[in-house]
Amino acid sequence: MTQKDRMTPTAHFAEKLRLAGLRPTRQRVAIAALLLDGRHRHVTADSLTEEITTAGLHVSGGTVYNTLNQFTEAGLLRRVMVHNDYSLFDTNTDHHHHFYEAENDQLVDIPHDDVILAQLPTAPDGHEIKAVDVVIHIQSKDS
Amino acid sequence: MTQKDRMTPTAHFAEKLRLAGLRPTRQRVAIAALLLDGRHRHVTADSLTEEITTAGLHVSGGTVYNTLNQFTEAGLLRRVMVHNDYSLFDTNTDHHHHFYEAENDQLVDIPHDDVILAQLPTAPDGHEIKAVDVVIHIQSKDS
DNA sequence: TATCTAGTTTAAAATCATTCTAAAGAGCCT
DNA sequence: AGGCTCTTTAGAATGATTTTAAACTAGATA
Repeated sequence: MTQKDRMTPTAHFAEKLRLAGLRPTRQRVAIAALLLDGRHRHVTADSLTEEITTAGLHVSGGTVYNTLNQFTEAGLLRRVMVHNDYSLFDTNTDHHHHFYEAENDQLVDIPHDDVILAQLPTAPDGHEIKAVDVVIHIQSKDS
Repeated sequence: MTQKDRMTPTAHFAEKLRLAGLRPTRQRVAIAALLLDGRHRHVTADSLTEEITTAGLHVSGGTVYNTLNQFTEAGLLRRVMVHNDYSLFDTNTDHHHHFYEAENDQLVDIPHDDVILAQLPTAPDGHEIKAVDVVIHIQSKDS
């Protein structure tokens, strides 16, 4: 039986936040409980706010944005860039890529191994590669 | 001597727009002359407006945005997604990828052959791949 | 060449996601 | 408990982009 098993869910997420360097406030713990439970999905500030409301809670708009940004900076979430309309966050921070269907604004994960980069360029002088993002844009065959 | 050589620059770009299905208005021809001359670079609505002003011309803000969107839809420009702050357009529509340094909001082209995708996943049922975008995020080694 | 009409451009207002602000509140250390 | 700093809050501010309704124009037709 691990330490984790003995903790209340709240203590578990509070610990996770502390390890990430974030003070476990009531709001951050609540959002962590929703987003960092291991389910892989994509959220927006808006969809997260809905989830919070559905859970019978309230977190101000500014805090939702701040938290999403802080979680991302701490490596607990990943920002996905597919359009300029609003920010998308991925609860799966493992190395993987995405299919994106603009028509329905639909984002789908691509399993890790399904895209293989055989050869990467060397970064410009004095720089190093931090991340490689691959987005495969798709469309219905009959469009 | 090709047809192109006999045309005035204006006629040349007007023709290019017609071929793309766009009516060659004064404003679109002026913007085409600035962006579609073969130089490879990245522009924003703002930087383009500056160029237009420097050229001694004036095009309203709305039209700059409309034109950028229409050119992109017509395949004369390519939109590059690296952040959500404002839209970036690439005058190079050939297949190639990008380095992006967030620290200085610096975008650099990667030569076509320097990224090789050995294996692509098959698109979800009923869909086909329209484009593959690769963005390699880099940072200064001492950050 | 004059006329017509759908497609364009315009300046200004509207939109909308996101950030900022200043004041009130809450972790957490002693 | 006291205190210091970091957070949260509601609301205002920001800023890129889109929309609006009216004035204009490319290009076809007579």
